[in-house]
Amino acid sequence: MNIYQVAELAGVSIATVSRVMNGSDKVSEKTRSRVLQVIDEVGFTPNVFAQGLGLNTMHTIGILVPNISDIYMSSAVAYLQDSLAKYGYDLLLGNSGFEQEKKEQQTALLLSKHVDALIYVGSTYAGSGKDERETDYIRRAAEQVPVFVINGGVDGDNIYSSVCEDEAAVYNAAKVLIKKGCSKIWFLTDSRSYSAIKKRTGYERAIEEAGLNPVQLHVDNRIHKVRDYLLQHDDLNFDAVIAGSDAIAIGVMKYAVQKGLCVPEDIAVIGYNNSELALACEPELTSIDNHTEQICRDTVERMIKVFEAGGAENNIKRKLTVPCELVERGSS
Amino acid sequence: MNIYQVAELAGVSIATVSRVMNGSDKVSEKTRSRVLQVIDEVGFTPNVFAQGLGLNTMHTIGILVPNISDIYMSSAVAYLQDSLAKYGYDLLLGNSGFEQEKKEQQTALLLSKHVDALIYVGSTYAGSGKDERETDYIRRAAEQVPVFVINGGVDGDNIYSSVCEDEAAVYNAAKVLIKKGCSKIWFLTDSRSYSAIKKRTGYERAIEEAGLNPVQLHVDNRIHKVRDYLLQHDDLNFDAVIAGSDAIAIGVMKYAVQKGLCVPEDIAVIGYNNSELALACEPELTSIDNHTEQICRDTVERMIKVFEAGGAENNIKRKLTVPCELVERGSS
DNA sequence: TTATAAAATGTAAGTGCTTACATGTTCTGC
DNA sequence: GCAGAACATGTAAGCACTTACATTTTATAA
Repeated sequence: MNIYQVAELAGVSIATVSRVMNGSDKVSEKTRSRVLQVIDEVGFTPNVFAQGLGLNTMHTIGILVPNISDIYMSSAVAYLQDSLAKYGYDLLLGNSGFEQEKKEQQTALLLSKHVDALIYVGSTYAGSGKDERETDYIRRAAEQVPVFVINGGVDGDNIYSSVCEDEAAVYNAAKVLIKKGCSKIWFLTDSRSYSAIKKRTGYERAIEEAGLNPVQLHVDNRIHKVRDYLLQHDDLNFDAVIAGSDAIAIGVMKYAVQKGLCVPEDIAVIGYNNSELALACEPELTSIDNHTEQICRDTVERMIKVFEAGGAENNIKRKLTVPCELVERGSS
Repeated sequence: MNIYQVAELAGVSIATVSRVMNGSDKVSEKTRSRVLQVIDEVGFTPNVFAQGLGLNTMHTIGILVPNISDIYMSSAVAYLQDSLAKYGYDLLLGNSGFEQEKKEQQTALLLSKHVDALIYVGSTYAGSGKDERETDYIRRAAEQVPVFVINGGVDGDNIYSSVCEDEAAVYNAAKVLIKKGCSKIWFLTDSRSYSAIKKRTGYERAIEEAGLNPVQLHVDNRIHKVRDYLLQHDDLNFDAVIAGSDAIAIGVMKYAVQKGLCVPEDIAVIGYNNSELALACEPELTSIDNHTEQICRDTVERMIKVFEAGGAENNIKRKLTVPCELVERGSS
């Protein structure tokens, strides 16, 4: 069933059918209803490829995440999907991993499918001047479609980013620990993403302001890996840990259990993302909530605005900042 | 840049360029390399919409999950994405929720984008004869493209399903608990999915064989919701719980903590899916691993075979069964 | 060489839409 | 009753490919 057959049945030209489908106002009420009835009767759906050929869009948004199975990323995808569905957009999903090459490749793949926009969740970025070329592929993509970055440190023309205030969040978290009397507060993270760097900065600032000694450890993001890593080192000497994720934080708690240490008495622990994991352990985990849902919804809202504005010239905010919130529970 | 310009530059017709791109063997080596060189030089990518119009495919697979943010679903998506990427397929993602209407709607949306196949992860199904019409929309979809169902109970022409042996798994888990001396083993689940029904059947069989009394509770799938639900009831009387998910199981453990009961001494707990959550709690959770990764990879392998066979007539297995495994930890 | 088969390449007809522009129809005011 | 405006509809040219079929080129054998 194609537009020609519908036109035939309705006794009009294909242009008229097309106009009816696209809600053009230049159709008489009589004709419109007749066409709609035929469309309904025969169950006609326009061919997206033909539409795409003409319009160069398929109402699809490309999304690239490093790891969908990560609880934080997957909930971001869920929120994005949900919001976009309301506007009739579908999601084309790329799971990029953390390798540069794969990211570029997946980006090309999504672009080749003529997505209307690209969303990067937590794109890595080595930060100030370190190796900005790493994200060049994103800027190149932005020449073709608007790019939205969630918790990533990329900017440029046609790039819109939404970040949470990781630095302030960790700074405050460290302050809280200091106030509680902790003096050997370590920072554990698994990635060198833009977020991780901001977290680290906040951590260092708080620690140094208090005249303490900052210690950072780079670990895996899986509970048992963290525990085992810590168990293998006997030079550990912390009374508090701020972790880059809830899984890492729980890894620390597992270490404490093995060592016969008590949380929070001997070691205070603060996680990140406030995911379901934070509720699974005992005591429950104090965690920094970075308001993923809000960030995702804001991103979609802005995207729609960008579409409506059409083109890269607009006065829509390039960078949106969302505060984080320390959700205190038993672990600190 | 389009095929005409490439043809022009290479001094051949567009048909030849097309042949080169599609790896047709009817091109001389000389011509092929010349064309490839031009394609490479100018960075030509064929327009997927134009290709789609001719071929009626865009090398895209539609996937429908009830809830991507669920740790089990998201890891399934990750595995599927990973496997499919190897064959050059992209994933068009629908987050259907659990409502019938939304599922049908999302299915239609994906079909309208001419996906090459549909994957349903954990599609609900009320089971033997109860209301088979609920899944009619899946059978209708299967008239258009091959449909792959993971842990769902749908079958029909052009539908390929992969299920894990939930029934046997729960049966065995219950047996283990019985052997350990538990006599008041309850079963808690959150959904009436096909899997849930199989689990229940296994549970009932084991309990009844042992001459015990089966008790089932229908709960939410979130840790605190489960805990609160249990706390509100004071007629609880179990010494073991088999849960339909790890989150539910941990909810039970949270309840135990509140009540001052010990796990596993007072209450033995077994979860499902063997997710990261199972490692987060203390004691760690005994959980049934349903080998999601293997199921996903098998599904993709079969899909490729179906594509190669072309058409619904083939002797590729319609139903694949994967055993589950009880991973025993401290909670039981 | 030349007839003939085989291989390589080109031509042109789809594929199903959108939309600028052309044409036809209805309404308005005099 | 009619010019001219306003509105409705149709015509046809893209959009960028694939591929059956036609044609040309090259190889093969007598």
